[in-house]
Amino acid sequence: MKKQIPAASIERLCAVFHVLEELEASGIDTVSSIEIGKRLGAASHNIRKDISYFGEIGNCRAGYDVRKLKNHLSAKLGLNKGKKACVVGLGRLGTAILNYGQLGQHGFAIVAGFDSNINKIETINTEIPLFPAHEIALVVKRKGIELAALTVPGQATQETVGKLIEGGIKGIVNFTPAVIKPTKNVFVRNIDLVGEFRNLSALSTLTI
Amino acid sequence: MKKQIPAASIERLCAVFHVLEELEASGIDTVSSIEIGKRLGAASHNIRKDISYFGEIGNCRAGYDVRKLKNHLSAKLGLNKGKKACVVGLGRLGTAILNYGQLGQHGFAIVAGFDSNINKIETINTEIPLFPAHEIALVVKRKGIELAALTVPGQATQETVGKLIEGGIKGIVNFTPAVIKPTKNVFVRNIDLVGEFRNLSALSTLTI
DNA sequence: GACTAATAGTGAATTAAATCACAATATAAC
DNA sequence: GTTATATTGTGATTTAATTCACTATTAGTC
Repeated sequence: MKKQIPAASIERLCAVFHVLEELEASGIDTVSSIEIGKRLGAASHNIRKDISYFGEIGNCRAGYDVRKLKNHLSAKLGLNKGKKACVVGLGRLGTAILNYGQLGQHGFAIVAGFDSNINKIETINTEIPLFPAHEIALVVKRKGIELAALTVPGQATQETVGKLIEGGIKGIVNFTPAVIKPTKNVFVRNIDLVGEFRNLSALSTLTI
Repeated sequence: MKKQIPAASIERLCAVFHVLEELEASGIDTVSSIEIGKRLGAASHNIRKDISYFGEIGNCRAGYDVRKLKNHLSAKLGLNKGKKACVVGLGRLGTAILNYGQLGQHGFAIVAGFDSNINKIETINTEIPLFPAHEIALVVKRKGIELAALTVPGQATQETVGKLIEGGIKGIVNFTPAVIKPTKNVFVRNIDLVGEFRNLSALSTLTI
């Protein structure tokens, strides 16, 4: 069996990738693990070890070649080919995500929006094709959509997730307060705004 | 020195608190660590150990009294008294958060919004008082705002964080792609939408 | 009131992650 | 070419987190 890369490392490597994009954009050619660590708030050992899970790529004296490392990581992490995404639930947050240009610019093309309210589908002004919620499975399958941002009201979460899975979704960014448990083939990132505030509140309370 | 509670436990305990709220709302009086674990996708041992960091509170045969445990956690985690919050950056995402009722309903009253564009401050239709960005430190201090949601463009992040810290902010939920490093007195939760998509993408790529 | 079953709490063991320390190596300077 | 130096890659170590295994306790039952 292949050596398993720690989940924490995968998370950091995605952040490293982001740093490399910035470095490339500002015309910097090489970078050391120390510099990456500084920008990420992580230890340089950590960065080196993470990168080394994918084999040797650095240069012992000059550090890493920004473009080379970026391509290397992007291939290994599957970030080199674009992925199609959709937004489910077109409330304020949903429409904000629908129109968030950064996603498209980084290879995550939003190719569909869904809402159970037909009225919304007809009135929201966007280039992105919108569909009623009952067509989720159909459209996801037909368009080959792999990722979804879920911004429906809490009580609609379970049912909606079912439809997405039926359509063959690979990953869900869940903004509802309901916890979605990852299944074997579907990965989930739960982002609960209230939960984030609670966390900060708890951290600051516990360290007084 | 007080026994340090692991950060992972604090995070889980905030989620437990959320589960307890739901249980209370649906009129359930008692709950076992097994049931909480199921709802959270965590192991029951884990839940028990987390809760026990704050002392004994459960009942060996009947599990936990929902209301009692909720009050217990809320006191320990500092969730019992409301905290004031603000939104910095009133783009689509910012205004969505500004109007996200759940925060207020859970004790995080949004008492101010900020944007560097005066035009926006005058045209956005909301009950919440809005201020120009140069007044951040002043208003945060005057109103006693403890938490902030940061939704400014990436390049404005550092400067804005400086103003928030100057005002005495305690915690920041950072939605910009820029990484904010936590300092001694200011806690940070970084939420990068593109990063979340990347993560899902990487996870699904690495497990094929 | 004794018995049974369920469940909390917790020290010990295990596993995973982060950190350290240093050998290996490539570049640049001279 | 040789030397000095910065930096990677990694085995070993330490630390943190999770899981296990068991005891103690309590509520309900007969």
